[in-house]
Amino acid sequence: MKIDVDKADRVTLADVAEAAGVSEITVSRVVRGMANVSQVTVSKVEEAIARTGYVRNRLAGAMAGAVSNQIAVILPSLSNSVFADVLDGLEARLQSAGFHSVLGISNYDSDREAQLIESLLGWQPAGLVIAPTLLSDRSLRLLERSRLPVVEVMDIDHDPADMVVGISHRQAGKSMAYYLIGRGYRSFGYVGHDIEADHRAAIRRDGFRAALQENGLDFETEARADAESSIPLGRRLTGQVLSNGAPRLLYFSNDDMAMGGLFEAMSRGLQVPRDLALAGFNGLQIGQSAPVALTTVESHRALIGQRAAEQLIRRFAGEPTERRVDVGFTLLPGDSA
Amino acid sequence: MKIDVDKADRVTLADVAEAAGVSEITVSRVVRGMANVSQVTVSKVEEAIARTGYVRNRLAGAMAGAVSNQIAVILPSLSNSVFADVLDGLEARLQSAGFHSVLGISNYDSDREAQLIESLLGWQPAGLVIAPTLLSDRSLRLLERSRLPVVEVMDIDHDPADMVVGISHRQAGKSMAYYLIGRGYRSFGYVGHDIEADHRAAIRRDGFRAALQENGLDFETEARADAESSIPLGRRLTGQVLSNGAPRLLYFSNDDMAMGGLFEAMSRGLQVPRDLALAGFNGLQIGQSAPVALTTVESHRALIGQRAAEQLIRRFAGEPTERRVDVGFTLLPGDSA
DNA sequence: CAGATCTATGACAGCGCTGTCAAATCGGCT
DNA sequence: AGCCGATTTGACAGCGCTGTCATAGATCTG
Repeated sequence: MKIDVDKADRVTLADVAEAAGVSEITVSRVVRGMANVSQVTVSKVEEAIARTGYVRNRLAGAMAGAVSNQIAVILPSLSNSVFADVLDGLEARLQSAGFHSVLGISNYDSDREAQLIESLLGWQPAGLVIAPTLLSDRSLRLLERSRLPVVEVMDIDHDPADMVVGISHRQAGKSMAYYLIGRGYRSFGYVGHDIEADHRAAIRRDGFRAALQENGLDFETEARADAESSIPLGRRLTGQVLSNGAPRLLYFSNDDMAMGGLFEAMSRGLQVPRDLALAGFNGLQIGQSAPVALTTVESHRALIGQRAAEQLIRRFAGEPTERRVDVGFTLLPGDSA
Repeated sequence: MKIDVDKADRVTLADVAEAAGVSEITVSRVVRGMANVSQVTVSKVEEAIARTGYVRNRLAGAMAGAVSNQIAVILPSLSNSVFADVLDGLEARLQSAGFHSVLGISNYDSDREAQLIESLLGWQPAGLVIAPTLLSDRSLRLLERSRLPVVEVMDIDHDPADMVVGISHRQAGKSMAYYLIGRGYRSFGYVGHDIEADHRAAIRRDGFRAALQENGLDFETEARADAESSIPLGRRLTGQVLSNGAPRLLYFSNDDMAMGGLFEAMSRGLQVPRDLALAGFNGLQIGQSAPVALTTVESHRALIGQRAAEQLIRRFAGEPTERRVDVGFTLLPGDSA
């Protein structure tokens, strides 16, 4: 004879059904809010649910054929607020449509990324959103096999496996360069973080540089480090550049780095943009509220998350989706260049 | 006769078992890395897995009695980098122990929070981490019934349902006040965001004020708004305060707000701390890299996440856990006060 | 070398739910 | 009164996996 210690008080559909004097399937229908149940029955069941303290077991539900409402989300990092913003926008939309995200952080490591994909796929999510570091062939095959809707987010400069939502980082880089050249700047330097890992930063830099070269110009100096972007790093590298006779304008890999640059300039008593001009990328709040508003490109990160969620939701509803959604960027002129 | 269009190529344990010429349970053992399988069999099975492209179905696994490796995580917001940091630390530890987090964002809304708890509980997670806004009775009952390990994070100024990891925000407020009084300040003002929603900010303020009162002092002015904390808000409110003859030192509800204050002061050409002194809370990188380093309290957010994860992992391993983990805070003197 | 002890493998039931299809009930209408 | 379609309810099987217990070899012991 067995004693089910644990099971003793785990309330199941069957318990509720018994308490309400109806069948399991009827309770199931009530729980799922299906239409074809009479009002009387609904209230009987709801009462029974309240009385027994039943909590729906979605595991069993998802297994029994209904779809999961989980969305796998894979991001390279969260300490960079950029991805937190995307996640925020994504969550907001997903949540209001009744979905949850299951999170994985790859730390810009493509092996980790592959592992995460496989592991998260094991939860049979309804869809997947990924800000890819580098999708391996194996990962791509897994994704394809899974037949899941997949939204790649952030940059749309490549061909997606399924759908992609973001902006063209190449264009973002170019636009900034055109703008600055239009403002009369002719002497440029680049200050960046680890753009091996963060390939989107590399694409922006390449775009910026391409625009310079179209005008017979190029970076006069480049300062880079193999570390994640941060304000202190921006400060340090800017300090280095300044010691060697800086160019007129510094293009930073992103706003964090640029804020570091701005702070370094201020600390040295330099006037921005008179003595040194700065440009960043992302349109972070911090840059816009600084004493000298940062010249940058707003990347609409939360919007990217929202649009990604919408694509998924639309796909689930059987509505048509777009292969490539360009949310567009906005050049924020600011006062730093 | 039925045609299973979808199922046709969904690979299951049974498929792998057949391909490898062993039983399902043996494959299951290999997949789970259990010890009691011979080397020969393991390699046969691994080969079959690779050949068939099998992906483990954790839904079914979790259902069949093995525990889930999902941890439900409920946070009030992600746009505030503080919670992103906690999540980052949490994820890092959880991931390395083979867990995933399922995320819910409550937006500081306690009804939303209750809904999320119930909904996430439906996935039968192995544990739950929550930065509570306000746990309703119903939620508490649900949590208790679930018998899940629950870690509340952020502030340890209350009695937890199960475990709590964080710091005493009351002490953090008091410590800052003592420090500033020790530095000779006697004239104080408070600048804060919506502390109805963010009760931890309210606790810090109360602690600060209590310390002032112990010394026969109090806030001379208070500026508050019913909005989430942000740099622009800090700037705006500081501007208001400055127009009315400011106190010697402004205590801000957090570093975002304080950075706004710092920027406003700089814009007005004020010398910090000579003309106006500022103190914040959190120890954000931005404040530490600013031209005038912010006087603040480092709240070790990522560490809170890590410790929370550790408590859970320990609980799963049957090791003893602490009801209350105080990760402690660090006063960062800075140059702004 | 019989019996005891491990080790490796498998059969079977069941986790809690939902899809499918069938049955029962209820009016409405001729 | 009798029949039809619509509405409401239920029986049953099975999703893919793992816990439990049983079995077949392999190894050891005196």
